[in-house]
Amino acid sequence: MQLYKEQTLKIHNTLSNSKEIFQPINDGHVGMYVCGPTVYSNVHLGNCRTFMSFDMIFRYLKHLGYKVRFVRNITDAGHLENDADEGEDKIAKKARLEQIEPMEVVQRYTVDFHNTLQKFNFLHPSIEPTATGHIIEQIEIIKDILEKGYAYEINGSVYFDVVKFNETNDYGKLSGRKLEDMIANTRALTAQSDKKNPQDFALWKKAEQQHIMRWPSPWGDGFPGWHLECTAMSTKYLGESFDIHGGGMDLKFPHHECEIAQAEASNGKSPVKYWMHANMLTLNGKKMAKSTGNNILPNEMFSGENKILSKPFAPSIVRFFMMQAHYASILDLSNDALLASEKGFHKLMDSFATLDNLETGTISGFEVSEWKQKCYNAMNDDFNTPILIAQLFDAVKHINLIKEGTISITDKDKTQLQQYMNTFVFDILGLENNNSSDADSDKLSGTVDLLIQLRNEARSNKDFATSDKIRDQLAVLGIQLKDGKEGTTFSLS
RNA sequence: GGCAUCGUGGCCGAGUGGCUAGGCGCAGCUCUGCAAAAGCUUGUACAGCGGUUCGAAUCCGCUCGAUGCCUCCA
Repeated sequence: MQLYKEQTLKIHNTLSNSKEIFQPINDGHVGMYVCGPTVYSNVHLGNCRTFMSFDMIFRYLKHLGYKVRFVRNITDAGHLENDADEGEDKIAKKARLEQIEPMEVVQRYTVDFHNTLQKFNFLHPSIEPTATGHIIEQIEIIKDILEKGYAYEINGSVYFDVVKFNETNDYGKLSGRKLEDMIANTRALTAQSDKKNPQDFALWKKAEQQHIMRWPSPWGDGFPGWHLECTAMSTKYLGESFDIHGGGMDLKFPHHECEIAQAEASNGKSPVKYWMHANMLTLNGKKMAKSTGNNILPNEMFSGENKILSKPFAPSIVRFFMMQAHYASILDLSNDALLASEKGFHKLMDSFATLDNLETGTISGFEVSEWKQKCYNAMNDDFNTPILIAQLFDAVKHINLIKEGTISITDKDKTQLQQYMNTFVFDILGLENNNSSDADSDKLSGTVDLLIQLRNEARSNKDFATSDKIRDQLAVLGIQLKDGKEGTTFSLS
């Protein structure tokens, strides 16, 4: 099945700042690299949004029939607190503060990262490489860049010479900046920097005596610069030029700009055909960030243990909430918005059961194949999940109309509708219909079913005092009874 | 200060030079012993001021406001 031959996918390319028809470098194959987390603390919800956007993109590309190699790294070294010379490695700092090995920090938060993504029903990337696992590759690239004259060594560190690079290349083309402007606007002068220019960035940093994370190199013991790992790992697994590079909007400058510079300096080729940037998740209108404390952890949402939201929200609700906004738009998290998404999510999920039980007729009052193409059109237009969801709700409305007998559907159309509802909701959006039925909930539903039976007996005897007592008392306990045509069901609030 | 992005109805959130996405809420109806739940049907909008145009919320300019990046950040 090679759907991509009939569906024309367009992607907004940050490099050209326009939507372009997606044509992979190698027909039928897609290479995609996404900047992963620095594992020095628990992954927060804003991080998750970026990764979720690319999870959805990965899912859709696969659905279209592409053979996708999706690389998402783990940064476990080299990410400095700041760009000053005294900047400390984030992981080393955490290790020092907690008095544990740096690799214990890495292990702890890598596990947290994986657990969280699993709860959100993420697909695994094809390769998940680490920076520390690719020190040799990084050293090789530094040597290469030095040889070509775009870097200089000083006091055991190696810096990328941005000014030199800009003479022959365009530093700033991704983020729309001009080096002259940046130099002119340089604020405080860095006190005693080894750098020739403030815009230069570290490829290799000398490790001070007390620095615990260190590797030998031709320039002495040290550690690699943050920007370098992505160049090393993307080149190794996807080649010197590959199709899609993604990441958060906040990485556009300087991180991605530096990646382009490193790749162009070392092999003379533009590394990426389509740059994609996912936008920020805000909380109270402000960017969610670890450093400012304005953030919420996924587990705090799932458990309800936080001061921001009125109740717990399941991972699928959060995922649905995020999918209701376009990946490139800023999304603001609020209690009201989540409550609205929760109701919408349940409405969507309930329609699956309704659809399965639908009686079929000889004609269809719902153009399923036309609807299906509208869903594809939404996704083809730069992965527009909000439009896709609007189409899904159009289907939900028609499913209900069929149930009511207002319109009918043929057996063939019903089967197709079932197939594509499943495809778009579960395979592409990655949502889950969590009807957990463990032993405890079986006991609960047995108990409530008994009460429902007693209530129905009371109602048929017109003993409404008893029936209302059962209903109201259960409501107090957070169990809501729902009287429908086919009997009474219940839900937990 | 520099460079960007954005400002859509009660809330969230798409989109577009002329044909009112969608979700939640509100309202009406159906169902119900009464409710709730569920379903159906519906209003209310494009920050302000100018300009281009037969026509703009959509293009251009200005003003105001918000956010992001410029230093670590998904």
